[in-house]
Amino acid sequence: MSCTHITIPIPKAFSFRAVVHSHGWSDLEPFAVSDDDTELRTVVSLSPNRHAQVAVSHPRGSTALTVRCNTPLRRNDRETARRIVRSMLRMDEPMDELHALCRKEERLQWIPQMRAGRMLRSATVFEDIVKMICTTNCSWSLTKIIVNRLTNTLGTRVTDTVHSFPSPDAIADRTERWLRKETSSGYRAPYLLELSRRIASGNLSVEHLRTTKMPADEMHKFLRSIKGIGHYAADNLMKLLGHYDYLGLDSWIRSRYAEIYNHGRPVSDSAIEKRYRRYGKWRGLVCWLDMTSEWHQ
DNA sequence: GCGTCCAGGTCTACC
DNA sequence: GGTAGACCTGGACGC
Repeated sequence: MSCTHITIPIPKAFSFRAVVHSHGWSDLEPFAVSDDDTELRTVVSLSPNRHAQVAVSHPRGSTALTVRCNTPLRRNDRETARRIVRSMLRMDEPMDELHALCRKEERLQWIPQMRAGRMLRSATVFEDIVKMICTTNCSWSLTKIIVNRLTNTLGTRVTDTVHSFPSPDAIADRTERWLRKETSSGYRAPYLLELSRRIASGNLSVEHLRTTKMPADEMHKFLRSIKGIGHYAADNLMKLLGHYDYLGLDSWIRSRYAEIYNHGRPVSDSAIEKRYRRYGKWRGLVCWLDMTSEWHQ
């Protein structure tokens, strides 16, 4: 099959592997990681009806990422694919300030050493919001089931085995009953439906959130106004939008924190917040990295 | 194989 | 502003 190769120069303090394993997103379709852990695959939308599978890797010793597309791309398409990959891998976000902060503490020194801090996000804000709703109040295995069923039943077929993430229109066209039955999304189905229908009808816009200058508290309030997005989901979506001053505590973080800092005994949210307050606007990201340090080392 | 219980975050109603 | 109860599913467990 003919395909297109694109290269993207990597910024300083960037680790491809650290972004891919920054959180669970690479485990949710259409994301996939190759068996040898060197390639991240997903599907990007070049225009409303045209999709391409991209496979991103960082060849050893190279100063650029390689992006392999499963289809020949025109010049404009190559630029679109490059822009989306840069955005997903957070390649335009400087980490200097965070890394300087972390160098001051022995426990956090691995962060600049591993060039960690960038959190993988989906090709679109819509995809991130849907996936975040699918992480609420359920096990990770159920999250995977819901997202994978949404993708494989409502996404566009890109290869024999790969589908794009569904568009808002594709979800909006279904009924709540269908979503409950076919995706196991349960009571989350009306939330997914309302979000998709509002976007499909033009009554709600979310894609601008990655580039807007909207103040963080206003953006958080905006996210909270979406049905199905509570404190946990809004806090964590903020991280994917480049704002790190919200902790996004969930049962896993509370338990992990208790394990690391309190011999497994429960700790109040306010005590967790107090510990990370000193990291200012980076506190949410420092908290997440501190809790997941074992994933990287 | 079947029934029961549990974990998980958000919404709504109520105080 | 805080709290209780309902929502729904997969998985663990006991029988």
